[in-house]
Amino acid sequence: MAATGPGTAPTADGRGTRGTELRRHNLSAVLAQLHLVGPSSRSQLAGHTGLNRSTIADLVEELITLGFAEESGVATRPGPGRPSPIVRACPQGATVLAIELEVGSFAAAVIGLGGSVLAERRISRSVPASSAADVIDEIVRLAKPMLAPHVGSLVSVGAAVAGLTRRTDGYVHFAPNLAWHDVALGELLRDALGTMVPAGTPIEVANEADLGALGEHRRGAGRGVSDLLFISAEVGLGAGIISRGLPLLGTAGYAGEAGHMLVDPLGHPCACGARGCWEAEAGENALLRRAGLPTDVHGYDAVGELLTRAEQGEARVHAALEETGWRLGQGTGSLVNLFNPEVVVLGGLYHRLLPWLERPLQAGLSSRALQVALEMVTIVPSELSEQAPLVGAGELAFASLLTDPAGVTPPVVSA
Amino acid sequence: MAATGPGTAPTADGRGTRGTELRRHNLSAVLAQLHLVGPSSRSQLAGHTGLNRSTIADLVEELITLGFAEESGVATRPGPGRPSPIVRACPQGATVLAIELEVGSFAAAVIGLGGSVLAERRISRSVPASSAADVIDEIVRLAKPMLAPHVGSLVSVGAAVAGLTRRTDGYVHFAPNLAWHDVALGELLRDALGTMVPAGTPIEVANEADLGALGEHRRGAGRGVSDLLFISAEVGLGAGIISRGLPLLGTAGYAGEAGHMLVDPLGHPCACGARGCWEAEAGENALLRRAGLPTDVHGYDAVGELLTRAEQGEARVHAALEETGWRLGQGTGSLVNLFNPEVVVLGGLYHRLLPWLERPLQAGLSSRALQVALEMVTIVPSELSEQAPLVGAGELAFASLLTDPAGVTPPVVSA
DNA sequence: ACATTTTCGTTGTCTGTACCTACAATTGCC
DNA sequence: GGCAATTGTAGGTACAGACAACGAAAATGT
Repeated sequence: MAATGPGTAPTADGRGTRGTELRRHNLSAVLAQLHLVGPSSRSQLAGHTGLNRSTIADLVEELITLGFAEESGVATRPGPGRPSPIVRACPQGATVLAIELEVGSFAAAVIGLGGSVLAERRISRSVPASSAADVIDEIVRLAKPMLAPHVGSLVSVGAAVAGLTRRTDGYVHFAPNLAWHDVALGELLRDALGTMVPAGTPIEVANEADLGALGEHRRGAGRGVSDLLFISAEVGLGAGIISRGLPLLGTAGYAGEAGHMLVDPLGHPCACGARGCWEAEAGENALLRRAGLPTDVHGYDAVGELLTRAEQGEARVHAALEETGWRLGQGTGSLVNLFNPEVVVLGGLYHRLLPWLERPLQAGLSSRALQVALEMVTIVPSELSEQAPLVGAGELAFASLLTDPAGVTPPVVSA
Repeated sequence: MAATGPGTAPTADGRGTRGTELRRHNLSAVLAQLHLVGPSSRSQLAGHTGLNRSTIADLVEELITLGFAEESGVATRPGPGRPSPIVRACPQGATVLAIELEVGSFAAAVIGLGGSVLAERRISRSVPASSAADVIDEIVRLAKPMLAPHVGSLVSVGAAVAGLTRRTDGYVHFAPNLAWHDVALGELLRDALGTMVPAGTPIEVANEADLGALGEHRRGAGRGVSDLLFISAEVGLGAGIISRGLPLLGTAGYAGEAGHMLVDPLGHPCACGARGCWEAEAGENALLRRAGLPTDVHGYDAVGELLTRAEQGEARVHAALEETGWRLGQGTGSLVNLFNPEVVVLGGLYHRLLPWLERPLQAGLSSRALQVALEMVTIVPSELSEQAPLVGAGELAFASLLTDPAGVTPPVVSA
């Protein structure tokens, strides 16, 4: 039978490639391995990329010159042979600011090349909604002290936000649970960060679930998996999709709004204006409603209260978890049919509740997913838990550096 | 704001690239343009690929040597300047056999490089189900006389089948409407074609809707669109998805089974065993049922009867079309939320019925799709109509040649 | 303890690929 | 008819990676 090859398309874009692109691509491949896989011997780099030893030597030298890598120590391998020096990403060589704006909490972190978290702060808030300006003020206050030591190496800013976000310019169209409408978050962040970041620093904003998927794909439960689904609820319900190892974005980056697929024409009203959305049947509100808890108090505490009652054996809460898990499984089954993923990662709310949801979820999933697709999918909890979107925001910010290591202005080495 | 670049991932695979890959890629880019865009002047090739004039000259020369292209005539352009010779794909330089196996009809075609249909036959059948062996016998009998004149240039075989198909080896897991279970279609086709095709000819089998999407993307309503959805029903309902210009396959190629997403927990039973699948609410059976027509007679004629009655003004049929269009629109809305496509192409049954479905479809779509996603999507009828899967099968078969023109064994030039 | 084996970095050379420059060819316009 | 614009052609150049040969470093075996 035919080797299906890398896909069923010729070149996707039809553009030609010039010689210097080759260098960029290979430099990218090496830096990506250092960043994602971790410290590697030069021999391992050669093996993984398929490039010649001499080429690897040359590429590594360039990365060291750029300040993105360093050699230290040698690999201890079993068996005979000359040891190969270990190359590692230089965390101080390039850093990014990762930001997360959820309904219940904000977080910011400075992440170094290689994925090391150099600084991090997270704050919860009880007020369910604030103006975008206030939120940005708060997050910038949070970030300021962390940023100061790394301002010389900062290459980019990435932000995860719980709302419909246009990738091209970080415009948040609608974030029902933050009560935001038409917020130019990218611009506002740039203004608020002002001189705290070097002029011209890219600021990338994307949806929370999309970045959760990215985070789990790169550094969590989805490592090495090329087709995965990340399903997460906080107040809203969203999915992030990785296909062929790349995020599924759609035309403008709005893809993955699984929370608003129809699952029940007679279902409950949803914040989006429609009725019977998956979010309205399997999301936090639905769970709290079924459990008889107030639905106007969102977030971590409300779920904590629910968990307490569940552990106390309250029947109504058990039934609510059962029903919600079933609905979650049914919707997941629909998505499994649509995407045929290898792994489904459950994050956010579902990660916390998984012990209670797992059985009905599997039942709902089995009732819906086609046998063949079901057989090859694994449902796993998030490994990064509530950090997933933040990690993803960091990866988003690092993306341009990784695709073109030499193209990004070499950061000023702080004296 | 940051240039989002080609994506948010480093290199997707992390492999390095050697110099000769560059040549393969550029050769592929040129041949792909000749095949998909059509005859082009060398100057146009240079402009489209971004490659240098001298490089294009070299690549074109190689393609001519390989027998895949020819130069003839010159471009007549307005304005001054030396005219540029026209390069065109050589239809006889490489050919494929495209096969389509639907519930109501079979088709086979020999397609030449550039997309010209060199021979084609289609037959309808009334018997709704036959054994796989019988069907394959029939299709091979159909293909034999067409194949003979082109056996020397045949590089691949592609087949579209209305069922759950594993891409890697063309194994049809389940084709409810053909009444097939576990049919190794790829192998059976190879055996049945026997010496009619050169030994070692790749045989690729894929799902009908996936190939419909491919066909429309390459040569139909989705030309130049990088994110599109193809939704089609014959007896079953399926979707084909193109994302970033590439087919969305999932782990094993089962992706796109939109017909079996849940749309109504109280809905009708579906052939897959579940209840309330989109297919069971918006597919052919649902439409016939609502119209009061027998649901055991499938295919072209049943729909013809329905159309006749609709044109005669039968109220029940109108109501059935209204309800089905609404359901179709609702499901499409869910998919628009999930994929954020630029274009949705309606094929198969829906293409025929579109005049009757359009209004309720738009209503259902608007009721469900998020405003931002809705604003940027266009719903269009299939341009290839019932030929879409056949065209897609041809494109599937050409894919490996297009990705590596020099790697495919140069076909024997028949004397 | 020493030779052997294995692995790996280094160096210099070679090949493949695309680009660049200069020039010739062809056309349209004045 | 001359000039400008566009493009093909030919030869030289630049660049990147492969390859082969060599030496270095460590484990293994006697």
